[in-house]
Amino acid sequence: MFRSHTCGELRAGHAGQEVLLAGWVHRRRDHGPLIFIDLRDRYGITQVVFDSTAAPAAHAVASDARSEYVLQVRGPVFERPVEAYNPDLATGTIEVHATEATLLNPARNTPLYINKEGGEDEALRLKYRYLDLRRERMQKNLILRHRIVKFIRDYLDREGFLEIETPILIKSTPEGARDYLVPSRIHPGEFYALPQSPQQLKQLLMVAGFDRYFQIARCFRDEDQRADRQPEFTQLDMELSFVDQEDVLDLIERLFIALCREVVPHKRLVTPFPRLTYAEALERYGSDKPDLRYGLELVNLGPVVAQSQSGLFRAALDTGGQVKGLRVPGAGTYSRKQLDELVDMAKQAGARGLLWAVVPADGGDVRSSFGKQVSPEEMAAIIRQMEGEPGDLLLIVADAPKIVAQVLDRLRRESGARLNLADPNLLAWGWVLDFPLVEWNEEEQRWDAVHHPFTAPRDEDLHLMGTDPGRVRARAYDLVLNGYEVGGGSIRIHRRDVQQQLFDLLGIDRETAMRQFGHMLEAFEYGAPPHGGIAPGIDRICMILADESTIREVMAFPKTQQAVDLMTSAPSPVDERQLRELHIALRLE
RNA sequence: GGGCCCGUGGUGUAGUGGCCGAACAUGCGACCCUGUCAAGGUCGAGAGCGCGGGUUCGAAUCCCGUCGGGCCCGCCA
Repeated sequence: MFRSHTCGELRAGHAGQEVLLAGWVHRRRDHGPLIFIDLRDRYGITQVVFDSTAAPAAHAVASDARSEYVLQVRGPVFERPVEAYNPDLATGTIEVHATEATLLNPARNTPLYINKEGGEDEALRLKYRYLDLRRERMQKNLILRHRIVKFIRDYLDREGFLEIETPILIKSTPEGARDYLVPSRIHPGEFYALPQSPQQLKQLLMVAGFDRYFQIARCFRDEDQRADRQPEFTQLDMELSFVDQEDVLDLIERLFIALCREVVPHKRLVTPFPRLTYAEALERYGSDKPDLRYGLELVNLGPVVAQSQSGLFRAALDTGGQVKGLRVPGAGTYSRKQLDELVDMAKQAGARGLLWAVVPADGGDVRSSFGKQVSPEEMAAIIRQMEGEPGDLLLIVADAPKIVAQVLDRLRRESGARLNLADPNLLAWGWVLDFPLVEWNEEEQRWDAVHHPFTAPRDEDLHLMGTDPGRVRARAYDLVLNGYEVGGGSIRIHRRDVQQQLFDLLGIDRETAMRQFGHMLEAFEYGAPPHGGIAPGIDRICMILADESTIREVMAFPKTQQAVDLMTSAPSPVDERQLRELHIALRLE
């Protein structure tokens, strides 16, 4: 037996028992003849006392011990005198008086402090990830992640779902993100792809009759990284048969409400989850993943400036553009520099310019960037429309709708951050519904699927497929949380004729469709049930629940922005022999 | 592909043209110390400033290039 207890479980009630502990030296306080060692494992920390008179051999081991040495200690548990309680430790009312101590393994000086949250270069943390993972922050995050996944598994099991694994080596499809490819040794010149998601496979499971499926599924996308994007990530992949959109939304909402109440009871939830249409989300927030923790809604100034002669607005209005504004309460005190930052930000987001005005106290002059270019009546009307209060900063953008949304979304998030409006203990889940089915791709001069080519259009919009495809709404839905997209899904097409209509629209000819999706199309001819699903992103949800700002903090071994594993140095060159077996010749430019 | 930020003993920082063959804290080594919990005290070792070039009488500091890390745009059906 290596240990009788963990370092986190001893309490005053254990006093008098002899225990055997094993763990890492978290901290050592050496008083000469008396040494205290905080022994740590993932369950907690226990203070062990080494007395040179009472147990000279054990004391000698403690004397030589250093941070992160691995020790085994035997001795009786003593309740501490009340004045020596340590309220910061769960085990703070007791200590173990070592009678024997064994050095299980020494440790070199660690390049990271385990007992201190470091501000060190993240590259160092990633290179020595196994040390970084010893720290409290990462232990907490990975334990939280375990609890989240465990809760989901248990919940869905109770709801009658089956967890079914799907292959990692699958067929490449050129649609969507860039695939990670795996060369075939047995089939020279041919490749598998790693799944971007198990989309097609889960739909085929529906055809197979597994009407409630889920999987904690690893997904791979060879695209550039972000704080919330890694080359491999985990989705809660789900699919259900004989359901409509409402069934999926209801299930997910119940699941995540129950999950949050269980694993992050200190956080508040808004229930039921607010629902926005895609059009409404863009209208009110300029984003299809708005942070719903605060208001700061965009105001349409179209009606107010419709008749304006000012060139500021005319150029946009006469070319189908919009004029919209954002009221930032109390930001009228911003310095010139702070305003310039906002203007720069707007330009970065694609705006030609940003108009701003400060609402004056009654009777005062309006301080603004465009006062000379509009009449006093127009300025007053704008302030009225935006419900500006004295001291507010009004930000206005006149441009194409897409630019207006993009810019004001950026400014809204920046303002929300500056004004500290986003309560970190509020979980603002929400649904964004009725996405367009397809989107015009200007470069390629064709219609692209917004979600994916198996997403069902809304029945009442079917008649527009031939005439005005851009207005066809999809039976698709996104789950958002605190400004992040944390899941997306749809009701799928299960009718062959509708599928064909969509392929025609997307410009996928029959031969191409058969080559790429033949297995799907054929499967749909053998009695495919109506079905739909969703795929919440586990990493992002864990990140938000753990109060982290990158998903790397909730992954054990993440990669850098360049998709490199700094610990193992992957990717790396391989032997010529391996390449030959795979029939691969390198062509390095 | 592009924009912005960062890179100084093991670790975190200071130093932004000569005061620097580099300072502070922590960690490390030695010694002292029987109630600490970021223990305390004394002494000591440890970097030539990511790398390469250039400007200058003189470069950690300025310039160019390059490598690594981060944030963002593009990309992510």
